[in-house]
Amino acid sequence: MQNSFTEENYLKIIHALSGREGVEVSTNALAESTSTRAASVTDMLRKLADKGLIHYKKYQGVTLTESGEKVAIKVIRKHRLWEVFLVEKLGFGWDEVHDIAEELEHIPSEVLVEKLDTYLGHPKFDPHGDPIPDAKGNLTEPDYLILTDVHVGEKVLMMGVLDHAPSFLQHLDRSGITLGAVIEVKEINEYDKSASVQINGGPTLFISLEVSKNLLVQRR
Amino acid sequence: MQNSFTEENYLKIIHALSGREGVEVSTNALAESTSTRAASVTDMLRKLADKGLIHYKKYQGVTLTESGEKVAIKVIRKHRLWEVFLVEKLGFGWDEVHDIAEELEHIPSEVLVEKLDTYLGHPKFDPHGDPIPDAKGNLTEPDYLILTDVHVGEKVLMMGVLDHAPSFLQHLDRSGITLGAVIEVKEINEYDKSASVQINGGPTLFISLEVSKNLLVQRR
DNA sequence: ATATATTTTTAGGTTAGTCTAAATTTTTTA
DNA sequence: TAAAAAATTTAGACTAACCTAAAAATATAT
Ligand SMILES: [Mn+2]
Ligand SMILES: [Mn+2]
Ligand SMILES: [Mn+2]
Ligand SMILES: [Mn+2]
Repeated sequence: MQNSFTEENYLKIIHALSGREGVEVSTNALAESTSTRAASVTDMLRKLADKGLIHYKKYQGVTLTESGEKVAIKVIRKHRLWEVFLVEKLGFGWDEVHDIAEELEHIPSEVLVEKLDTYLGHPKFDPHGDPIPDAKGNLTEPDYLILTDVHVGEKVLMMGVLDHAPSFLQHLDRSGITLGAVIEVKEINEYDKSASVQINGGPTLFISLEVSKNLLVQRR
Repeated sequence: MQNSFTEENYLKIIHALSGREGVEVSTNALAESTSTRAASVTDMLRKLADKGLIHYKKYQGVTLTESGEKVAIKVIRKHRLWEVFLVEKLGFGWDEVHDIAEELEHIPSEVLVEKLDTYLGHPKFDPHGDPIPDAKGNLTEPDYLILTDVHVGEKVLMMGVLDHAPSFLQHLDRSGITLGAVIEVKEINEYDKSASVQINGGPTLFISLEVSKNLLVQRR
């Protein structure tokens, strides 16, 4: 039996909220993320449990089964590959592709995904720095730092974002903070944790804690 | 209000069955094409009529309104552009792309379609020789001949197919009959209208009336 | 011009996914 | 540890898109 568009979205969201440790996800958290009501979530959870895609005990929250995890990762693979296509081939900005990929990720053909992957040169990361699962379903989250964990004087590489909102990505564009940029932390203000950073050895700019909290970086 | 996946399919099918002259399409014909029952079609027709997308008088068949026509042509544009993408960029065969395009044609973003079109170099025809509507919604069906209308001794260019079934397209592949091939009619058998044709000045082969009826060609 | 056959519509129901309101369970607080 | 608050589930209902069976309209044949 094929999974519906809606079921795939639930699985993907459970995967995201469950995190690497596979913690239980609450009904309310799912209602929030799916923009539905808790009662609707409960209905869907019963269905996903019946299909063997989630572990569900009433009032106890849910986690993905192995089979649910597999489906979720396939959807994530498609989402991220399509985002690469949209940016690399069609020339979209990284702030424009999420909603379109949200639709494309549900196109069912396996062979399509594999041909797309080949066409794109088997990319390992999407335009936001998120890792792309391989064809076998292996997804390894690199362990990046958040910029707030970086000390004054350190130079790090910009590797990804936590917030994917267009407004945030556009803000980064205007600041010249792109994937791969070298960020040197020049100063951190004790008062509000805002920071002064130098980008690619060029201009120095101030960024708020809000921005720092959403930047994934790596020591070199 | 956005049109649903299902509504778009109805409009596209009404467009196809209605033809260039815009003849009325019957409930049964739509039931056949949509693989649903006549009663379901009636339900949908009432809905499409309420939305102003079709002209509908009970028992009298339907035609598209201008606004319905516009929607149908947009869907056709997307379908055919995606087919070009799948064949030209991803390396699918022309016999493999229809079902995938059937899904991709419902992805909503306007800007996506236009960027895709640009990326593909504004193609005028899809892999089956069908014309691609332009961004303004102009769709001009070239008036090709059917191979059955070609006389012995004439040389014509293969321009398209009427049957889009994978089995038919694969049969053409095996026969070396591709878009743009030169077909010279060497002989027509009176008994069953099967024909002997020469492809690109090379091999001569026999084709049945069934095949001839589905080949669109052009005099040079 | 009837009678018969065909087509189409209506009537009444189903399923997926959603909702609000009420009941129940779990968690937190006093 | 009992009361209050919060989270979750249940009950009952809605819409979109489908279905079968029956009724009504149109087309065809005698
Ligand atoms: Mn995304
Ligand atoms: Mn992404
Ligand atoms: Mn097609
Ligand atoms: Mn085509």
